[in-house]
Amino acid sequence: MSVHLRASEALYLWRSAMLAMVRNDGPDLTQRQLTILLHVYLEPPPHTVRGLAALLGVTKPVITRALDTMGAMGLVHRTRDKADRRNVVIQRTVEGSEYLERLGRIIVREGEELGV
Amino acid sequence: MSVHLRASEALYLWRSAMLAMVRNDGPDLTQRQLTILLHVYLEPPPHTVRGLAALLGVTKPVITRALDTMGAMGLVHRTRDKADRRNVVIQRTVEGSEYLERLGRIIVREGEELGV
DNA sequence: GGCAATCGTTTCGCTACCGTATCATTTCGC
DNA sequence: GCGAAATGATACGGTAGCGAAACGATTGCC
Repeated sequence: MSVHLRASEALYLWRSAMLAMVRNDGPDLTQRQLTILLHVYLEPPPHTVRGLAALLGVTKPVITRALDTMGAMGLVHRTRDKADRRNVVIQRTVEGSEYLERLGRIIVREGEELGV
Repeated sequence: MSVHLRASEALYLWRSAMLAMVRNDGPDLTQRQLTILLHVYLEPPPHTVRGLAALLGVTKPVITRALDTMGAMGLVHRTRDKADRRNVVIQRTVEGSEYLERLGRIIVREGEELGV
């Protein structure tokens, strides 16, 4: 991957991709929710509530609420850790994968249209 | 600018930049607000409420509210159009420019750290 | 076995967003 | 001039987000 991404170009790419996301009719995630989703799918498990809270620099209820919302959307799945039943393990779903694949394609497409 | 951005790489870049934005203490804009801000600063004026509403595919109150919020943050400024006093023209501010410059630097930096 | 620590959730009061419907102001058509 | 159209703002009821605090459930420590 060879990218010489300058700030102005980065902003154009960002705007185009965000505009495509906003115009899209899919789920309307907050920035925090999307960040959590991306992290869960891109980084190897296990993912816990406290880990995500520390990573994002937010309180635990923020993560719980985000998982509630995204769980209802089918984008993530929660399970109790069998080894330590205090923990909750966040797991991926097929729908979540599809959502992020769509997002990836949007970014790539908008990048190409910018001649990026 | 030479970028061969593949979907997985795009998602990694997106996650890193969004994580940096979430962890940052600055203003916490919604996706729609950020899209509006980027558009106003990247595209030549004039920008109107109805134009932005049509662009984003949302209703006018959404734009009005977003401008209320971002106006209070000092990121944009509203003025009545002297030619047609029904229109409101959205204008840039120094603070808005600085905010987006910071965002651009974040994206570039995270891109570089990914070897992009 | 019993108490403190850990983990995720829930509750509380609050703020901000949403779409629909409506409003005041201004301009246009005739 | 005067009614219709256009523009942005506001009101309304509802939903969902926030941080702080408190809460059950579970585990670790001695």
